[in-house]
Amino acid sequence: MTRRKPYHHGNLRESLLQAAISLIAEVGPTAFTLREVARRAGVSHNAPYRHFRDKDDLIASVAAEGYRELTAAMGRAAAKHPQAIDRLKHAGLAYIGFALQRPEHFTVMFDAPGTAEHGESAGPEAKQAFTTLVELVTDAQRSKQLPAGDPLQFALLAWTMVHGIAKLATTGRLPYRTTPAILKFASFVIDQSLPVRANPNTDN
Amino acid sequence: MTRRKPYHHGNLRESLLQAAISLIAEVGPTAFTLREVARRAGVSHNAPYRHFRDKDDLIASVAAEGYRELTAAMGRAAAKHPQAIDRLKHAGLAYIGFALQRPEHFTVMFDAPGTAEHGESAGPEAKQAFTTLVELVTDAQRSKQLPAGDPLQFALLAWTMVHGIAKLATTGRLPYRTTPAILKFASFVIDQSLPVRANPNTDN
DNA sequence: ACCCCGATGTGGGCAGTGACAACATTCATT
DNA sequence: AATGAATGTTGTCACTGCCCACATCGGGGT
Repeated sequence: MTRRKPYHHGNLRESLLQAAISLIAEVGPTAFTLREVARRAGVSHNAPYRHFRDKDDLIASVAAEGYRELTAAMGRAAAKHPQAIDRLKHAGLAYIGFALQRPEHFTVMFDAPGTAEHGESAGPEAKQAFTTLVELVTDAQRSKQLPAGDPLQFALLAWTMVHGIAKLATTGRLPYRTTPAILKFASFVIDQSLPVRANPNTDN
Repeated sequence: MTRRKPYHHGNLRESLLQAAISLIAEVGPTAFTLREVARRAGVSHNAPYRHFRDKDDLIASVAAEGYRELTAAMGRAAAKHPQAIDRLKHAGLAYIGFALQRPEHFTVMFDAPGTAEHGESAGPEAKQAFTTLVELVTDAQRSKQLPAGDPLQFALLAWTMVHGIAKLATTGRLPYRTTPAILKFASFVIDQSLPVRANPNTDN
């Protein structure tokens, strides 16, 4: 017989993260409650403190998980295309796709109280995601598919662009309701803003 | 002699909004507390309920105030330029400028729990701000300074762009620290994305 | 085999919160 | 002057985040 109530949960940390995500999905990141998370994981209201310093630490962990997934998603999308400029573009689309598929993570990553905010303390996961983006930009520049110039600036341009779309989309402010519709709009925006090289180099 | 403790505050609603804004500025929109707001306004913890249905209603009012200011700021910026395309561009810069000067309002307008979120219930103030933007776009199209096409789509393009910059800037994720530096970057982004009309019409 | 100690989970408690209800004070209208 | 709607106050409740002391478990050294 399985012990009905094993004193030790066995995998509480993961269960808590899982419960936190579904709770956020239901009530939003602000109405989100640490005690309710514990309840859903079937433990006492104090058990979470054995795995997370406090409430902010829990959500920060959710955010970190999100950054890791985001980085992976962008990498996967980029890997599907040979042309550097396409790799960049589709990484951007993957950014938006991630926001749409994991809105709880996305919200927490950029609007949570414990998450970065003031200063650059965004944690290594966040930096990693941004680094991925910068590399895609420099690659595109190297292959002359993007004009020369400060790669950081272009990376920021790309980032602000997809972030704006993702943010407005996940908060339901865009007049498009389905993921494909939003991605189509995103494509339009990206193509529109991609420097359509006034001097289309012939050496590519 | 001035009555030391007038039972009626006289202008509580305004004072509460004011107190709310400075509280948000100090502790952020999540740590923000209704009772503390009441304390700062010098009234009991229940007085606010005579002016706002609940906590969310208070922050929604702050957001509405923000939208009104935003609309005004964009209008002022546009008014300074004769060329439609410049009017659009500077309205965009004003959007970002507003976010930088009134970060509390801006945060609350787009990240608050009561604020729109699901659905289009963003309130008339929000719609008004967006309408202003759409008008600037159609004007630019009429004067051939922007290619023809769905004005809504171009308006959304412009919006997502400046919103992305504003959002990342106000959460301290851009490597620029001063307002001028951020606006300069914004200018770069806007110019970069503005369709540099492949066929520069001569009839303007 | 034993014990013991660190890791993990529990129950109780505290100050602070949002919201409700009843009560007090004020002001404008008649 | 009186009265009723606005406005502000005190009291209360369930709930929250986090602290404390205590209970239970499990693995390593003797």
